[in-house]
Amino acid sequence: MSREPAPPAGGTETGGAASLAFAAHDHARCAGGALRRAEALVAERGVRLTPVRRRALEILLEAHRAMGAYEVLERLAADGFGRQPPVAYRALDFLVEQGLAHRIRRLNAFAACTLPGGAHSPAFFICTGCGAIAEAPGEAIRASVEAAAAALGFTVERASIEAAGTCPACREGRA
Amino acid sequence: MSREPAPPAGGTETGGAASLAFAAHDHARCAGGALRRAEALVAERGVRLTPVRRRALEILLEAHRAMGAYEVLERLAADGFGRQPPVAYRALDFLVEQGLAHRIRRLNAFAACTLPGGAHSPAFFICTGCGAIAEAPGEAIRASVEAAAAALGFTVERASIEAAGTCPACREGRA
DNA sequence: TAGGCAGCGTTATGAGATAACATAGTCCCC
DNA sequence: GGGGACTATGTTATCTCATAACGCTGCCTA
Repeated sequence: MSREPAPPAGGTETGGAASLAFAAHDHARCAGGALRRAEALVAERGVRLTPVRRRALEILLEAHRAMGAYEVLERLAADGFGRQPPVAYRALDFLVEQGLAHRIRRLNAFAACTLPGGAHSPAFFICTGCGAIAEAPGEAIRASVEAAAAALGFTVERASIEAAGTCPACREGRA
Repeated sequence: MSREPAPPAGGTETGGAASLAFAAHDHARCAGGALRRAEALVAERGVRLTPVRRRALEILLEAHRAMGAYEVLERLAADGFGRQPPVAYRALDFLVEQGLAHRIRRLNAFAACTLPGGAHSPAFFICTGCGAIAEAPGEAIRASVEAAAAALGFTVERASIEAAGTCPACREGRA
């Protein structure tokens, strides 16, 4: 993976340049909150946050950046779960379906959702300098996508909005 | 590839459900125009539309839909060009750099640009029913992306706007 | 005509994703 | 608590997409 300078493999990463929000914050705390929200959500919906699924979500939350499926798989395998690709893809697909994680197509990667709440239509901002990713509410963007779609008679089900560019830290040479 | 019902391999396709615009039109004519514009453009920029590159563009224009790199490669090989992946990827990368084609990340595919003119920030609408793709001017969407980015202090270089949904024909059961 | 460079071709390999099948847990009804 | 339906996890095998690395050729220019 060429998008960042290869972090020391295997450690728990709760900080670093590649944070999901560009602003500094308490990762452990926001991860814990997200996990609790996830549990409440699945209970409400009657779906199951099984051990692999839960662990996959934890992994994404701990890393706090976009991770490839195989990278998640490695960690799952290290924790005693299966070590074949479908194990990771199934867990990640579940999380994406439930809105607990997002797929970042530009990076062929997945990231835990950082915006609490039910239906939302997030936009992603990917820093090409440091690999950081920010998720922002995309309601306004979504509305403009819908408007363009309407002009074509097209009905939008899902929209991917992903922008590559430079985060504040990198632009100011702080990264 | 599971996204469409496998067209008869090797034919020149100038029609069919998977058109790039949802409205019916004269493919051969719009392809010819695009090719002429491409030639003018590269002349102006001092880059070279070499035989492989030109043929790759023709292939995309003829197919008039999104094509995987390997699919383009097959056609190139059939026309006597190299048969190894880099041949296709290099030609396609050139076309994308020059704005003559676009990469559709959701599909891991490429499509010829259907909107003449220089810098534009297109949005793509992908029908999950029939595989058709429409490219629409995305200036308004781009503006809303920029606005969201500004709130984060993020500078946007490139944005991918890709929406999956249903085209008019499929929604009305005409497809 | 020698050096430099862009472009094309190759081989080999890396990275991402899924189909298909077997086994095991869970729920629910009876 | 037995049996059927369903969900979930694991496997093997394979597929698609993408790129690294290297050599040759042909063109342009000094």
